[in-house]
Amino acid sequence: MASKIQTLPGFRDFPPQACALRNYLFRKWRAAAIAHGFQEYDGPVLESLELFTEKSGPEIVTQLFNFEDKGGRQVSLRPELTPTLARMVGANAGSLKRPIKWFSIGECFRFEKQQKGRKRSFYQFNADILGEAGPGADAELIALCIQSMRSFGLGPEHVVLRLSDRTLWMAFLAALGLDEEASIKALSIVDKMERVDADYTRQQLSHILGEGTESFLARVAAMKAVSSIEGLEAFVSGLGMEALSERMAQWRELWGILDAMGLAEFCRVDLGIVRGLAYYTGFVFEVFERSGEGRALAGGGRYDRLVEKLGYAPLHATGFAAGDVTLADLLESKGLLPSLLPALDCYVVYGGEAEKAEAMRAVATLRSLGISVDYPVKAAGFGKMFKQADLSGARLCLIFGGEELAERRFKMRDMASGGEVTGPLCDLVEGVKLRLAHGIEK
RNA sequence: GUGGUAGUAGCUCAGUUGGUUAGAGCAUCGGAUUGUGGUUCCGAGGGUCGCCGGUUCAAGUCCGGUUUACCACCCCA
Repeated sequence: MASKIQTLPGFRDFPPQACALRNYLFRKWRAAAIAHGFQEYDGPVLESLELFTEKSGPEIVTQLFNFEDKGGRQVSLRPELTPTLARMVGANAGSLKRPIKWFSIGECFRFEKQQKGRKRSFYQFNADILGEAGPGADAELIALCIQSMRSFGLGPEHVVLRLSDRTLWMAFLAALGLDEEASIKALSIVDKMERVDADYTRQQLSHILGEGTESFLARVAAMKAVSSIEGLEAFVSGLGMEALSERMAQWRELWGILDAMGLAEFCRVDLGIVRGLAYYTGFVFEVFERSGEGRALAGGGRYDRLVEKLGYAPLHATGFAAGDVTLADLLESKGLLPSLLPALDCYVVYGGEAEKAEAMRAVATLRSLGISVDYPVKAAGFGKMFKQADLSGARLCLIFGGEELAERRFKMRDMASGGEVTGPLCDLVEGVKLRLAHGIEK
């Protein structure tokens, strides 16, 4: 006997319950995106390896599901959707009406060790706005991100969107005399500060900043202490940097839109958010559980240089992605998952062969109208069939017995109330529709 | 890639200092039940005790390895 083969590490089967949950997430994501005026697109799961190394550098390969195909091409399963999007939009940018608001829901793959909230195969909800440089686009994207959370029943008591700004950081670091490369290095150290000990951080920073390390750390501490738009205004004006006043106007515009939409209570200014990506250029954000536990539920930001980097004409862009794994974990832990298996409309029970033939005619008719119907494939006694009707979860039970058919009538039972009605067979369809809508009183 | 913990039925678990043929609850299936469901009662199926090796008269139990999962690092597009 062959040994039992399990799913590969980090991959999942989706039996009906899990599949229903997955579809529920997809349904809500899709509905939120469409409600915000985004259009759905899709791309190939397998891409040229170069598409990803071009964006993220050669070191990304260690985390990819890559291989050589039979034609000798270096290929990889996609680890994210953005490069595909950038290609698709970049190639057609000239003919697309702007702003370009696109979203996709797709399976992505990363060759990493799995742990809580992280698998090797997962689904991402990805939404992007391209072709618009102003903060209105960032606001619109953040609005969708928050609304997509909200549509699952998550409120500001559950989740928080931490909003930061790479533009501010880069201006701040440039004012200290750091070039772009050094700035990015410094940012990555700042990003890790919370997780490593202070001495290590000091040591790393001193390579870049030398004497300025201590004053830099003090500044960073002040920056990270900022948690509101007012606090940010105060901090920036305290720096006395003329160049930043324009940026603050954009912050005010962004915040004003979110506030008007009633979403500000979900948001917190938090310059501690940096995001690892080298290519983010402006507003960046991550959504976390309010308690701070767990991995990011979603993350995104502006990436105005990526499309150009992939060889197309420059195009402003901002986007975010949310994963199914952390979201499902959170909804589960908060008891926010509804019952997901679709309820059957009707279950049909029947007597002998003649009754079965009549029943099958009704089954086919109802099904052709989109009413979900099931029946015992194997004949059994009425008692048994009713038990199956009950287990099926159907709302109505249609009874095709000898007594009914002798009078050319049908009988229908409301499985919840136990009420029953009968009617002439020719009125079956109307009767079912009526009773599905209103039930039958006992 | 590095550590920690764990692995007994579909699920949750019990299994004594190593000692007959490895158990329970839930779930599944069958029957009581050929005109009325959720309760009840009876019964059945389902196990290479993760895998390989070692110690022993004897291993689910002890030892070594391995694998998988979970958790924490690294990383996080």
